[in-house]
Amino acid sequence: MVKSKIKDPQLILKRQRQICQGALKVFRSKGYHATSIREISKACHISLGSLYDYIEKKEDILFLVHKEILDQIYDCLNENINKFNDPVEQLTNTLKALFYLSCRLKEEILFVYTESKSLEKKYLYEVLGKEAEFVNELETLIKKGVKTGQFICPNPEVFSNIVAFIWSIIPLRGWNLVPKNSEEEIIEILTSLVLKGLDVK
Amino acid sequence: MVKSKIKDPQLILKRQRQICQGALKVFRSKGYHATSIREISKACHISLGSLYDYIEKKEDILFLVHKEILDQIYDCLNENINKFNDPVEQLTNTLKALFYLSCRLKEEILFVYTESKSLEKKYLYEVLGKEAEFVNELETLIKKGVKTGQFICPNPEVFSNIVAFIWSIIPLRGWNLVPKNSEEEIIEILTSLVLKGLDVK
Amino acid sequence: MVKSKIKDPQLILKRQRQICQGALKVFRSKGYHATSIREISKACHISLGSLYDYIEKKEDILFLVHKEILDQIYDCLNENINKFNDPVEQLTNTLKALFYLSCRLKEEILFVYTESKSLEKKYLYEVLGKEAEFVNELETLIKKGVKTGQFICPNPEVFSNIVAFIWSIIPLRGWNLVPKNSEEEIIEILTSLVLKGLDVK
Amino acid sequence: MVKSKIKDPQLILKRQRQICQGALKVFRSKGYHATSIREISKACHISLGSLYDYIEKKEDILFLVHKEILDQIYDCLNENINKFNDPVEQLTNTLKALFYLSCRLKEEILFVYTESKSLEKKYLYEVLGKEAEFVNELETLIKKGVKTGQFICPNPEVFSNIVAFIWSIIPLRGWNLVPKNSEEEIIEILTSLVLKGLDVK
DNA sequence: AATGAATGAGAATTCATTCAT
DNA sequence: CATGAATGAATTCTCATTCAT
Repeated sequence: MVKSKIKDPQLILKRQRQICQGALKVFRSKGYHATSIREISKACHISLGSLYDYIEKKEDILFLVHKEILDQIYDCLNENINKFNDPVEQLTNTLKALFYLSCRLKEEILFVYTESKSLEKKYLYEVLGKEAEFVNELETLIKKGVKTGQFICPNPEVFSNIVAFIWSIIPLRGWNLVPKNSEEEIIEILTSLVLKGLDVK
Repeated sequence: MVKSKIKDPQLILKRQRQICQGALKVFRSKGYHATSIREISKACHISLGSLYDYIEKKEDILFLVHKEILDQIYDCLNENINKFNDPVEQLTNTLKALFYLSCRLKEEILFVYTESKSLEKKYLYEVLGKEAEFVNELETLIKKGVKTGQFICPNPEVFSNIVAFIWSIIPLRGWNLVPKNSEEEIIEILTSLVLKGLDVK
Repeated sequence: MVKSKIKDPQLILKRQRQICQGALKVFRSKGYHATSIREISKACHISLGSLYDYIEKKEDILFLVHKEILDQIYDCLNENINKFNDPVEQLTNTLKALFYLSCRLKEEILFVYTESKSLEKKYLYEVLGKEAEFVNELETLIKKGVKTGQFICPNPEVFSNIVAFIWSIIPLRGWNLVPKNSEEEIIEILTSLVLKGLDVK
Repeated sequence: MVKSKIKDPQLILKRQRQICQGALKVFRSKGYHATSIREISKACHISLGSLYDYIEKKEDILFLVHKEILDQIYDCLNENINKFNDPVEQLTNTLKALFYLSCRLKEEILFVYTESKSLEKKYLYEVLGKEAEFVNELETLIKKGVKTGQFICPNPEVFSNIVAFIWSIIPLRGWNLVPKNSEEEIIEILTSLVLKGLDVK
């Protein structure tokens, strides 16, 4: 996806991961726009010239970071969604796993939310597509529960979007919540809200 | 809050509003960082030199725009929260008014979410404080409903935060929802979710 | 032709002439590509930032310099071509005036020849168009002499091009000629060659 | 002339020719300055590292290309100048051969004219010396014709320079000529002009 | 109060050249 | 001999801010 002048594909992967990690470190504190390529170069211990052997332009780094973060999220979803067979257990378990992840990746998820608008179209579509997939998996799960009669949900498409959105509350609004409430407590309340929304007894 | 070299306070207000409106126009399409002061100057029809008579630095404009948007939101809240006496009616009515507002101010609210991180501390605290007030009003309302026994809610503080967050779903994730579902339908589902979360029959 | 951010058109003209002169000074010794914008900025005593208020990109300077030089050449042509009525006198006088100019503008003309390839299309066409006009005026003059029977010339179009080309010999190959022969002598020989080519007795 | 790290002189020659041909291909379309070493490396199918085993710096390539082109020109001159014994035939034949060559090497000759200024002194002198030799051979030929009484020419040195210059008209100004006139016709007119200049009946 | 010309620090990006393998 | 990854100085251009009028 991101073009590189280097021939060795293994090296490309290694260095792009290195760039990602360095970039994320500085992006977290200053945001994408306020971070200069020089700072990224220092943070990932790759010289300015070499950096440009692995990317074409600054925006490529933004995309690499997005991809890295989104991959972690989808991996979490996929690892957990099929651990159980019963829809209620399946949803509860997946939600909790995702919520715990959102606590761990607070800053990363906040970053994705606030900076994805700076991606060029090509990359933005890629990212939005990935998000849509994420929502789709939740939708499929909800529909399954509706079929078994365990969920009541007149519009699973909208509802799965709402769930996906609620999932990001801790990264996006944690500053007003977490200082006074434990993350576990919040996760409990959020999970229960979703289940109530599906009329699970 | 924003320092100005001009003496006439009436003029300051007039010009700062003018700046706000011009700035918002360009911010919407290009974001804060990608917009130059020159562009803002043109968009608000105030010369570059004069602009700096009413602000000290670019960030001041970011704050002015934030304030403008937040004021509209709180005005909406305050206008609607006391139209009824019954907590359920009060909440339902307020939520719907706010949801409709969020549809009208989609881009503005998205802007506040994605750009507030660029505010300097002084301004950021001001903005976060305003948001906390917003949540507080919702919390007070929920507590009142709990007292009358109409709401069941073990942690009104967290729940009011959740409600405030859900309120912003259309600006933040509308791209995946609105093309296929009407805003009215979504608002209906969201309102019902909140009421279910409070165990309102 | 060259876009400027400055409003006062008088000032634009003044500064663009200032840029031209400074640029030419450095271009002469280092060529266009090897000269940095910073050097131009210093040579014309305009700060880097201001420079970019009067041009959009480096190439604009190249075009401005081209225009300045070409204008001098056409002014010379136009001032001299109509001083006489007899075609032979007309041609002789114009040629000599032009040759003397080519001696005065040796470096400038060399510059136009070697650097016009670096102009972007839009500008290149403008420059080539101007050159074509120059040749056209010579062609018209030759045709007039052919009509009066004073010149014999089967293909005035090609011949006028040849004359226009011969005109540039001193700037382009002077290094091998001028050290050993006086410019006057060379001009005499060149003029006589052209007249012989037209079978003028 | 151009220093190389490699010992085998045969290989040096082979590779330098390879470099020349690749370089010329890209120089033609982008010019010397705008062409990067990387592009040259790709065009001649020699890795970046190896390239620097056969040259010391970018300018060396510029010189190699110059030499390659100039050699072709002198080869043409030398092959043709002694095919006849009569000065008029000798000159006519040589001129035509050279003109046909100038049509074939349009871009190469233009390149030499516009880029030789970028050569460092050492190389520039080498190139100018070669050109002077070229002119000298023409001068000798003209002097011979003057001696036999077939040419009238008061200053053969200047005249031979003029002839050498006229020779390059098609590469340098062909854009304004060739679209409308055939190359043969132009060559005929040019040859006739030179002969008229020497008062050949 | 208003204007807009001037400034220079700093941004992203390129590229000739080196050097370890 | 050959390869190609690594380097960092230098380049063009932008832009927030100041200041003379």
